[in-house]
Amino acid sequence: MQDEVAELARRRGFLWQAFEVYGGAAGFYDYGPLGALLKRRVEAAWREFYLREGFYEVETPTVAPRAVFEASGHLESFSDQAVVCRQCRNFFRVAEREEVGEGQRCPECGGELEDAGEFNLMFQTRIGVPRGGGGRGAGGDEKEERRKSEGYLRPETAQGIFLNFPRLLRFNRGKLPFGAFQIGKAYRNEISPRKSLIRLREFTMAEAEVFVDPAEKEKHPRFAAVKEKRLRLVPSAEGEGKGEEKGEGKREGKGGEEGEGGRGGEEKGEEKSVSVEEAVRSGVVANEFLGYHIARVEEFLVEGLGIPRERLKFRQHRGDEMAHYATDCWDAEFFSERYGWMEIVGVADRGDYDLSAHSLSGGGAGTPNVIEPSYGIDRIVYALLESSFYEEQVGKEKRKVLRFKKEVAPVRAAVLPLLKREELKKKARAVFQELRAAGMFVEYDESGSIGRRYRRQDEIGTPFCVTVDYETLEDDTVTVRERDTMKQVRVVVGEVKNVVKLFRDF
RNA sequence: GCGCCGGUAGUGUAGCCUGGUAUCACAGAGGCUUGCCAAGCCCCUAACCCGGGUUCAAAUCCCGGCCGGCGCACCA
Repeated sequence: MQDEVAELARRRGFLWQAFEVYGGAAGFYDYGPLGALLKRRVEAAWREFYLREGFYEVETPTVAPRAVFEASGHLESFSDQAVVCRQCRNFFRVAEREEVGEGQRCPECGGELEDAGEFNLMFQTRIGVPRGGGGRGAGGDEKEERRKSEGYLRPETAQGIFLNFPRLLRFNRGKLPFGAFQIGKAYRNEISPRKSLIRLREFTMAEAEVFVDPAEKEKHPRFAAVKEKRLRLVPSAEGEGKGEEKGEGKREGKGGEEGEGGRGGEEKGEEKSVSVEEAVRSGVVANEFLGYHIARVEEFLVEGLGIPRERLKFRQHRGDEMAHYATDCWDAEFFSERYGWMEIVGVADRGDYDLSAHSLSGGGAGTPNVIEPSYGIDRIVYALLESSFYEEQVGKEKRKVLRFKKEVAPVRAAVLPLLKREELKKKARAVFQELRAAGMFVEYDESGSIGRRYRRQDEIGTPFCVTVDYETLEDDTVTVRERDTMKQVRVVVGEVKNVVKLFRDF
């Protein structure tokens, strides 16, 4: 069933395997013409959403010098060798210098260990040419030089914002809280990228970093706007909420525990549907800031993009699955019929981890904390494709339709002459030009029968079809056909732009 | 990364076991027809993942690679 979405996405130019002419490479996709439109619409909606929140956008490099990730903890967190136990399949990191001998035994069950390879999720590169050309046989100084020229592709967009914290604080005239966001590419050299857009090696993230005085986390100035909102929450089983002491211990304790326990919410805490206010008051969600942003995430996904509310829930990370920088984290998970529950957004409380790590407390009293809604744009695009896809019986035919919310639909409308007669084509082209001139991205299509063209537009999720017939030539009205209901209304050409409203109530 | 299975026009497939360069459908281009939901007719375009081996001959058999699916592991 879901493979049909993938098939449609390929056939209609949403999503293509990248580098196909050279045999492909796992974990990379090309967005075709419609996919790129869809993705841009998601990004645009996201940008607008956080601008309305009062945040400013920044853009920072995708490559950064080694020192950045030394400080951020990313280098340490995943550049070790790894071994896996043949018996119990437990996964262990081996400190860099230690022997990864086949002879060593599994500390859990005593089984034989096998080399699981380099565990390094960051792509390494070089920035400029190191003195000595990076050649071998370099002496101590040259080694140092080379180390300095080492660069990595960022595994998250966030670091670029943290590094600018002092400047951003000045930009905001010294006042907390404030937020900054960024949309951009991030890179992780995944061991086995799989599942369509869900695990990519290059992907687009949209991250907002909210800086707040830790003393003010309990009170969000606009909390009232979200407090009634009901959320489907799955708290982690291990005791309610706050991971206050986790921050420190995390950096060392990355031993063998890592590999245990399934992902995707197996070990469930109890799922509950509560208002944001109740969640915060009862301590299920640690503070108002976190609660506020969780609520906003849901609002964006549901009201902004049209992801069905019943296919979303928020699941809290267990201590052992949290990133090294997080003290608390709630994932927005989307239910995929194909892949099960999957993370599409993470809302993390990063505490003061990052600003402290970079020694950028900003000079004020205490180090600000960071609340971070972090969106996986590609995963959201996948969620939209899957949840919008419907197949229905219409007469003897099956109709495939992508029911995108009209705000994200790649093509806004199609203008079609009822028949391929010159006078109709001429008028239809004029209507088409008019809509284009009005700034709507519309298509024109005169090939085949009218029914065929309607279905073609259904498949790519175009919300409206504007049809020019003989009546148009007399009174300048057209029919506007709505995608989901297939109903039509007659509209004066000049009104087509506003027709959207006519269909809102269907 | 490991194991199992797979890779044929744009898409979905037949052929593979039993070697002799390929079936069908849909889609697409053009034409005829067509007064509102994938109608019909004509014509055209279009494929054996890559490399090596066996053979007179490889889509077909063997090996390797790449990619995909599933399971395990991993997903900071």
